[in-house]
Amino acid sequence: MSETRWLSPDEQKAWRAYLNAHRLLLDAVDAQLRRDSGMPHAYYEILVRLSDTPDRALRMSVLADGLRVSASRLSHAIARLEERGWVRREDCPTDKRGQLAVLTDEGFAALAAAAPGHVEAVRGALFDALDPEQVQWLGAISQTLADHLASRERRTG
Amino acid sequence: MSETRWLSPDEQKAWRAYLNAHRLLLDAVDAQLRRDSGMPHAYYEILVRLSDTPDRALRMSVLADGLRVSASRLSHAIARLEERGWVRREDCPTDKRGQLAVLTDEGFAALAAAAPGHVEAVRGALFDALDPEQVQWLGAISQTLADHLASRERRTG
DNA sequence: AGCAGCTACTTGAACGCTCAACAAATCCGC
DNA sequence: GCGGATTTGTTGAGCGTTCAAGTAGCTGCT
Repeated sequence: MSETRWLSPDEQKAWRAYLNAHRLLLDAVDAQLRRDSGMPHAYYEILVRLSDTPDRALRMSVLADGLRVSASRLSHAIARLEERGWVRREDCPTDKRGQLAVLTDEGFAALAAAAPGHVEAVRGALFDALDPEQVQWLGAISQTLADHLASRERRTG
Repeated sequence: MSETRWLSPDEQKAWRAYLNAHRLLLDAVDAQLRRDSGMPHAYYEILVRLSDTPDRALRMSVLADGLRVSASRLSHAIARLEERGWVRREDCPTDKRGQLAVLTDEGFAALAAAAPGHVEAVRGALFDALDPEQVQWLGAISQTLADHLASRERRTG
């Protein structure tokens, strides 16, 4: 049992500021989407991924990996999106276990309608507050972090 | 109706990386606390705030403000913490509408037991991946952002 | 003093996420 | 190919958050 390596005052301050900033940011973005487009941010992200794909279809597992989201969460989410007619499931032709999530025209239209407001919200909440150098650093730090955490996750299962 | 100011490629990349990093980080921290201490991160934060206060008691509204959390969310959370015996409610002596959330000895003990594992998790997930310069920038950016978003929230209600 | 409007907090329903358990198909070693 | 381990995806229960509505107490205006 080794001694705990407590956070230094600077680290504590950074961590607290991070938690505050991120809660406010994500809440603001999520609230805007819910209010103006009736969908949580998580669903918006799913629609974006699908719309960015050539045939607007992805396997559940690929989608889950790309969004860093659990299979269960995605499955529930796709079920909701299906109820709204924004996504439809299809059997995967090459693997009978697999399912494809396919963006419908209605889903694409919903995304197109939501996008401008969402982008404005992100800009207003995040990019308007930061200068280009800060954006640069935020991007680099996030990428470092995402890589670190993803590799860690693979190691520990 | 003005033209949407879409995100530049750099901004898009930063935003995506940010979302990935943030989700992985918070999920990792939350999962560790749930697994090892049976509490979600949100509850841990409440206990920390209370334990940092001279008499381990705060008014609901002060606590909610400090944690950037809605009154409703806090009220439900305190109800759960009360069931576990970690927090107790008291009437506010100066304002009959008010309630104090008071950290019990059991709550303090639960926090003390959870802290080392949590700190290790934060260190392993975040600070081990970043060099001191990055930590510096992350802290500064987060602070800028938190101030920006908090002032925005006050303006718009 | 009285009353309108605000603040502080709670409640319940709807919804999304987590976790564990499950079914089905594929993979891999023999 | 046979059979166990792994992969893929779903399901349901339990929990936390949100949102809208509601209660109670305070504040300020007249």
